[in-house]
Amino acid sequence: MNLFSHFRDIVVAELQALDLPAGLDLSRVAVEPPRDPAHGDIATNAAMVLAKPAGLQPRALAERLAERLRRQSAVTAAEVAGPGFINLRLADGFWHARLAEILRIGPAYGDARIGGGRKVNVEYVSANPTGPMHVGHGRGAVLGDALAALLAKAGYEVTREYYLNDAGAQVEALAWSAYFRYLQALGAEIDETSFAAFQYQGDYLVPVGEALKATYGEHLAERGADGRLVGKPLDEWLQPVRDSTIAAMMALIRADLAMLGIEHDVFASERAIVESGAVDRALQTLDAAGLIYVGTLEPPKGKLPEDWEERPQTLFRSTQFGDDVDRPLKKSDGSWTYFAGDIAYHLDKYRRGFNEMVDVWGADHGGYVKRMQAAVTALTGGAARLDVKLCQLVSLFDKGVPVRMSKRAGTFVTLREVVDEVGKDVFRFVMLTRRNDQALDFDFAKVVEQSKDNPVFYVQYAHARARSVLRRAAETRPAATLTPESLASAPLARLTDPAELALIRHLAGWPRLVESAAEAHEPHRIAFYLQEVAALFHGLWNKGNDDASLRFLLDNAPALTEARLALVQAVAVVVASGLTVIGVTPAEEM
RNA sequence: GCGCCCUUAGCUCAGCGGAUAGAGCAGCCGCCUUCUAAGCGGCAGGUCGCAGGUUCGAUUCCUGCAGGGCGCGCCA
Repeated sequence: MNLFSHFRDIVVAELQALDLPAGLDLSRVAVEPPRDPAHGDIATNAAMVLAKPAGLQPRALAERLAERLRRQSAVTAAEVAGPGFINLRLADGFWHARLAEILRIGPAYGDARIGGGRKVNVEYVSANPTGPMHVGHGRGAVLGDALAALLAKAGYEVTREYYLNDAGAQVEALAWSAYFRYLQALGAEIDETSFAAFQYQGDYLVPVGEALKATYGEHLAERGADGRLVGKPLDEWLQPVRDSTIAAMMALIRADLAMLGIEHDVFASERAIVESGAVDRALQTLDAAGLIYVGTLEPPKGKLPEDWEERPQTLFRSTQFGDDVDRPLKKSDGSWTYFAGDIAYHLDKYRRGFNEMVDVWGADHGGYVKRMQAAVTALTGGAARLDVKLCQLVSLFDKGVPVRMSKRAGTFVTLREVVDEVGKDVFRFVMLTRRNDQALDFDFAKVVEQSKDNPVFYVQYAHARARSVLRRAAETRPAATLTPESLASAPLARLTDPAELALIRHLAGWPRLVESAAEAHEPHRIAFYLQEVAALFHGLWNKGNDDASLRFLLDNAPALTEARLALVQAVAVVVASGLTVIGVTPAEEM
């Protein structure tokens, strides 16, 4: 249970019993942990928020409410403080009951219902299928995947989706590059400088060329009058080359994602959407609403593009929905812009039942957010909401020295190389040690360091230590006494040390953390929370070094030991639960 | 020129409209015959970029300004 919403219900009920003026807005009544733990276990601002509309003095109202709250059995003290806060202290027994709850519920502890089973679509990665993924893609992949798991834990029905950009000029350029590799594989005398369309020069297309040769032999090429192999006209090879190249690239990308433990439910094809006529239909909807017109845009002020010329374009009135300028839907050759396809795609998501959508993009797409949100609002009449999470840049370092990234110089660092080097767990955790909209420095040397400087190892170590105690306990006691059910009925009232109770309080905050992180779409909060839990646990552990009576395993005190094992087990449960949400494997030993 | 993001301790960063703003690192002082010292305790360190506004209350919301990053009509 989220104990804060539990007590909020109690506070609201007591307020209603106070015969205050009718029609008071209670929505701003908050029940939260006090910022300073010395103030108590739970604080509410109810009196301060309601005093004015109720025509009362905040502290007077607080006293009346506090008087009623003191009668709650779990409440040992209700003090009015500062401008009108009410600070509640809860009985140790209440916390012991939370501990038992954690053990009974196990890994599902923290599961919330705020999602109410509503469908939410999280679209992430969506990297162009033109080559291996880089580190920036990896950040978005981890964020999206962790957010999806978090929303699922919070009670949403989550679909993890990848928008496959398999239409447009880039994949055609990709096909040309693959075709070049194909001709090379056939032994054609052809060099890169004479092949202007050879844009994607990475080695990863060499096997694609080989595969095309194996499948098609020389059928996609022809021999000139002199018997030498040359290319055929575009329309005689484009489709098969493009399709098999995209398939090969997606296999590559999916393999990279699999390394990170990421698997999408749906791969939506841009080409399929365009070819199905969905774009025309979506734009007809907008047109019917008078949101499409042909007009001319002002040139950007300040820095005028070299080849600027005024020309009329088909535009979407995104300015009616908060965008800065109206946005083009058609290219000059009459084909749709990427934006037009994306409009149809988001309408498609809405039609599939998603009123809540999250897109995870790189920061370089920041200028695209307003128009996409404008389109979603326009298409759905405001029924659907699109949240866009922008991931700022990841900069690679090694021992503090920047790792230069240059495709041309061949020092392009792929996601695969990084994950091979540091491992899935380290990569995923580190990607969540910053808010998504904060730039992130990733230092190879630092993230594999095994010290408290490295939050991944710090948290893993806490879990491993907890498991180690439980293993040790299993050597001397019957297995039946160590099951979660058995530990839940241990004499938990024996846990009275302030450090033990502080740890239980923090563990009991997990359900609230899940809810607030899910509401804010901020999975990084889990990584920070786990560090706090780990710190409290390591601290408690070391108190046992200073004072042997505080150790978890005591030869002469079986009842107390049992209670402490329950606490250790709860730490393992919550840490494992949190790590699982962010996709990091809890370590059994280190 | 315009838009978006960022600005919190020497450094790297958390911080949900709430009270005396928190971690880690670096610095200083301590803790290992015994559950993992890959750890822990303590000390010191702040005009929350600047200026206004809203509010009982602003690091948090709004406006303006400054500095940094990203982007800016037929690329995706």
